[in-house]
Amino acid sequence: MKPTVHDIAKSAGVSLATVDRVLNGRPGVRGVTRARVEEAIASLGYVRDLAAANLAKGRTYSFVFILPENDNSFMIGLHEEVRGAVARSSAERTRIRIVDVPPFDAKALVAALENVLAEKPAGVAFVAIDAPGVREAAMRLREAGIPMVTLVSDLPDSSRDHYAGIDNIAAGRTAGSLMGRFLSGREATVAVLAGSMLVRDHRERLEGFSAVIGDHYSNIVILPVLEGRDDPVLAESMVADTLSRHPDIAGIYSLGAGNRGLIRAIQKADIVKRPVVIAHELTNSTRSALVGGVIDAVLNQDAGHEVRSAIRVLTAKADGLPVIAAQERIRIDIFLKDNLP
Amino acid sequence: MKPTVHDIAKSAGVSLATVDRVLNGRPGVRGVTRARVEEAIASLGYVRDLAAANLAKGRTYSFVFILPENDNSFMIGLHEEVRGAVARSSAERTRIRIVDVPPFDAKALVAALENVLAEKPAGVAFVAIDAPGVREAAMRLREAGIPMVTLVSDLPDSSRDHYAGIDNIAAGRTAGSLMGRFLSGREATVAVLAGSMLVRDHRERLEGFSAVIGDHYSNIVILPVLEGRDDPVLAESMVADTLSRHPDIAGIYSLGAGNRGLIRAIQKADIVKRPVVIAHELTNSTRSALVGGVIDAVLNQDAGHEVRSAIRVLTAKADGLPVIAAQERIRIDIFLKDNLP
DNA sequence: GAAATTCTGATTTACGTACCTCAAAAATTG
DNA sequence: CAATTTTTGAGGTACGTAAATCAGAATTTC
Repeated sequence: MKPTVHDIAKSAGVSLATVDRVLNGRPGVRGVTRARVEEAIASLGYVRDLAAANLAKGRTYSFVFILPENDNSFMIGLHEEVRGAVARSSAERTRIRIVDVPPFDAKALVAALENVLAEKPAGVAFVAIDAPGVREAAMRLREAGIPMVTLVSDLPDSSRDHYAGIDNIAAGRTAGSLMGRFLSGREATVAVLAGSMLVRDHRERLEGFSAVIGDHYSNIVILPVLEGRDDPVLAESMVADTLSRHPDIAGIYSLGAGNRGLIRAIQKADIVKRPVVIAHELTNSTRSALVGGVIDAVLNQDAGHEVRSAIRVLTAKADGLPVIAAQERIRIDIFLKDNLP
Repeated sequence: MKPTVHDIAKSAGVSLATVDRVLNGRPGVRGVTRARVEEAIASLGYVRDLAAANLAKGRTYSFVFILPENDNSFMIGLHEEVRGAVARSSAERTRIRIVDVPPFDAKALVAALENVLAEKPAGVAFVAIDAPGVREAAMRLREAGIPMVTLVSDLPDSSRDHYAGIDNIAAGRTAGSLMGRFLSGREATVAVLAGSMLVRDHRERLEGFSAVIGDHYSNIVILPVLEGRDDPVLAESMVADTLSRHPDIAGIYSLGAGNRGLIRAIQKADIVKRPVVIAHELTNSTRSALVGGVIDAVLNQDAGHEVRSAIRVLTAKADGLPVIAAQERIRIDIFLKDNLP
């Protein structure tokens, strides 16, 4: 039978109240007594029953998720996942509130963080923007003792407790390797379509991609990056234009959103041989393009996993518990049409 | 504030006892009264506090994991993950017992299942062997109302509640696609190294691999399958032999275990151009071969995820709760050296 | 050695649910 | 309408922990 506080009290020869004082770090216990209790805890292998403890505390964790109200499929999917978690939250002693902020707007994010600070939740998750103001706001949350997790986009060297997202440099390298292998040896020109080089994720993906191509695939020439602002219409025209001017393009790496435009441009283009296309994020459009043979590989981060992981980590931090590192590592998924979920 | 049973009793104008009878399906409630209580439950949005309920029931879930005492890295890793879960289990009101059985031995598995049946645990997870006796034993467990999850290897068309593992046909197809792409168009001979064609997983992987190669890569010829019994020593000699007899081999698909032998054979072989190698399961040896360039891609199933998923599903089934399907789907991970965890 | 201070014990209530008993009320049956 | 059965109410105890009060004991201080 699992030992309880009563067993510890008996074993240590003290009262329940003293055990409670030791367990919860309350004052009023002599060093020797505290040691005796701790000894009993260790020897009996006592572990606090968290469910009972939370029940007694009447505790409900209130978490805030700050999400950009972006209209690309990935962010919409992320919203969806958080809403799913909200729906389940009542069964899990958690209360999750979603705060929407305008995308790519550091000031708005800082304001949202300040608001959150005022309401003192048990934890905050947010899609970071890499700006000094945001870092400072994060520092203030940290000082207030509020656990913080960055979601999808990180805030490196900051006071966040955890990052629930992928390593974007590694993702870019993976794309580079796949592109190199798929083009195997032939002289080739490759185009890169990004959202904006101002966004850290996109910069990092390009960095990884370029590094691998430069180091291992000298047969490949990368054209200047196209910045499509994650906008399908703009992306379509830019890709169409590039394809008409470089009919020899053998590969396209789309490292941002707006893939609907990319797909349309390729389908409409008057080209002999389809280029190898590698894109990010598994959405309805990239999925059907993958199945239809327009896209060759999709790199993906599992938004559902990211959201659930963020909640698990925040809960653990709020309880001062350890996390299972392997469970919280967000994979860079590679999807071919054969291993689609 | 979250509504409790008391709120429901008040709202429905009945006593706590009646609410309890309705909630737990106990007899002695008139239809109209039952309806009134259910109405109150729905309108207040009551959800039973599972933590409190389990506390009151004094419930601890006891699960049994039946694992083959195989000595390949994957199975050792699986054992490890289950032991990790055992270590955490005291904090989660679960008690997990591991039962070891000889590998590839249907009779031993059946005996183990019978033993388990006798002790009536709250759930069972086992690495299935596709044999009629096993299916019948599973049926008896089902009739006893014991939730069942197959782990890593499935028992299709059986009475299991859930399969925590990958789709091996899809995995084979994925390997086939990668092989086809990596060899891009050239005439090529490819060898396949399996453990045993008697094992369902291996048959399915080969089936998927062959199908893709046959349908899309007519330039590739697949040599007769080498059955290395998942034994590094045997695998090494078989691969070495094949490499010396077919110096033109352009690719090797290793769909079973025993990759240490494969790697050694390739490293020692006197060949001009390294073949493209695709293997299964990320272990220490496949990982370093991937980094070292001996293996080009590793398909992996995350054993930790499988174990945690099995436990979540068993717990949910024991409570009669729904599972989050997306969370319990085991991915076919593709690892290149660039996206290694 | 008395007074003040610090520790410790005993006991109680609470959290939300499960499960039990016993009595009272209501409905059904003859 | 009486007897019987079914339904309902009231109340309690338990699960393991948190948190509080208050009295008594031990220790320290003067």
